[in-house]
Amino acid sequence: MPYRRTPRVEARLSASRERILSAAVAIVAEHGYAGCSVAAVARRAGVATGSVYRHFPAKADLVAEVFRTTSRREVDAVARAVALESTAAEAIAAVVETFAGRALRAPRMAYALLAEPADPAVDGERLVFRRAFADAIGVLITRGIATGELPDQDVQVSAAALVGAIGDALIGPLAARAAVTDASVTAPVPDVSSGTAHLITFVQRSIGAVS
Amino acid sequence: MPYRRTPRVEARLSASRERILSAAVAIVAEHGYAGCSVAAVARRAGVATGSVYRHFPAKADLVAEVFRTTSRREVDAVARAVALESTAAEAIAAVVETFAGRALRAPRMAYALLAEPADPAVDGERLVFRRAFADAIGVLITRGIATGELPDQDVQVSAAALVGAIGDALIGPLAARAAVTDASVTAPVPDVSSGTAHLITFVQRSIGAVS
DNA sequence: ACAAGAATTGAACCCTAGTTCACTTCTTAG
DNA sequence: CTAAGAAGTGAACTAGGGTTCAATTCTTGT
Repeated sequence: MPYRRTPRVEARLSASRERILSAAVAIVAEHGYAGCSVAAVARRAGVATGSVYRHFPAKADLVAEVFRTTSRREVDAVARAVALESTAAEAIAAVVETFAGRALRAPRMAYALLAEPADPAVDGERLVFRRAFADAIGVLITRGIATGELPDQDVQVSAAALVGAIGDALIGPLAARAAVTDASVTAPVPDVSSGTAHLITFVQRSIGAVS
Repeated sequence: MPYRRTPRVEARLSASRERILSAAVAIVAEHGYAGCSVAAVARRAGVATGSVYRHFPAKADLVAEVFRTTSRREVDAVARAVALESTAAEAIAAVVETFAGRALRAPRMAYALLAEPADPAVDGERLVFRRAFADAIGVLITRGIATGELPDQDVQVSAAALVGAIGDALIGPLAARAAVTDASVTAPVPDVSSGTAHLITFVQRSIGAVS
C-alpha cells in the first residue's frame, strides 16, 4: 500500500492550514468579515477555494477560528497590562490605554471584534471574548478589593459593565475611522486622546478608585 | 382621466403600510431579524410579497423603519423615567430599572435592538439609537453637574460609556433568555434583580453620585 | 518505473432570500 | 356601463456566496 502520510506532508499540510488562517485574519483586519469570502481567502492564501475545505469543515469554523485567534491577542495584551501595574487605578488605566490604543491603530479589526455583523458562530465567540476580557478586568478589581483600595462590589457586574463601557465609548470614533479606512482616505479623525483621558477618569471612578 | 387617488384609497394604503410595519415589528419581537423575511412579513400582514414593495423600496428600508419604531419606544420610556426623578442618583437608577425591566420582559426584542446581526441599514440606526439613549442619560448628568450633585465630567464620554455598561451588563442574561424563548421552553433563568441592584450601584458610583 | 491512493483544483452546483413583472382585480370619472 | 389606470398578486427571476466533486497532479512504497 504505497503512499502513507509522511512527516514531510504533515508539515506541509499544517503550513497550508496556517497560511489559510493568516490570509483570513489579514482580510478581516483590512476589510472586515464582509470581505472575507472563501474565494478571497483562498486567493490570498494561494490555494484553490476547494482546498479551504480540506482544513475547515465549513466557513463558520474558519471565521470562528479567525475570531478566536485575533481576540486572544487582545485579551493577552490587556491581561499583560494588568499584570504590570500594581494599583487598581493604574491597572484600569492601563487597560483602557492598551485596548483603546490598539483599537485605534487597527480600527477595522477592532470593529470586527466588537460589533461587526457576522456568522452566528462568531457571535458565540464574541461572548467568549467579552467574558475573557471581563475576567482580565475582574482580576484587577478583585485585587483592588483585597488590598482595600477599592470598595466591595459585585466583581462580575462591574467587570461586564466596564467591558461595555470601554467598548461602547470606542465604537463612535471607531466607526468613523473604519469608514475612512474603507474609503482609503486619509482624513482628520476626531481627537481620541482627550476622550481616552476622560474615559480613564470615568472607569476609575466607576470602580471606586480615587483618582 | 378616470381614477384619481381619493382620500378613501389613501387611507387604505396607509393602513396597509401600517399593517406591514406592525407585522414586521411583531416578527422581530418574536424571532428577531433572523425570522424577518419579506415573505414572512407579507404573510403575517395578509398581503402578497410583492405588495410589500409598494410601500418600501427595499427590505433595508423596511427593517430600518422597524428598528426606528421600536427603538424610539425604548428611548422615550427612558427619557420619561429621567424626567420624573429629581436627583441624578435616582434618575440613573430609574434608567437602569426601566431599561433592564423592559429588556428582560421582551428579551428577543432587546437582543435585536442591542446586538443582533442584521442589515447594514440597521447598524446605522443602531448608532442613532445609542446616541439618543446616550443623550437621555446626558440630560441627567448635565442636570446633576449643574446642581452640584455630580462632579464635573465629560458628559459625552460618561453617557456613551454608560450606554455600553448597561447594554453589556444585560447581554449575558439576555442571550440566555432569548435562547430559551427561541426554543419556546420555559426555563429557569439566572436571577437578574440582584444583578440590576449591583448595576445601579455601579452606574451611580461611575458618575460620582454618592449612594 | 509503477500503481495506489491522497492532495489539489476550480468550475459547476445549490440554496436562500430579495426583487421583479406580466397579469388580475379594483376604483374612479364620465 | 365602460375605459383608464392604479393597486395587488405570486410565481419566476436573480445574485451572491458557500459547498461539492470529477478530474488532475503529487507523493510514496515496492
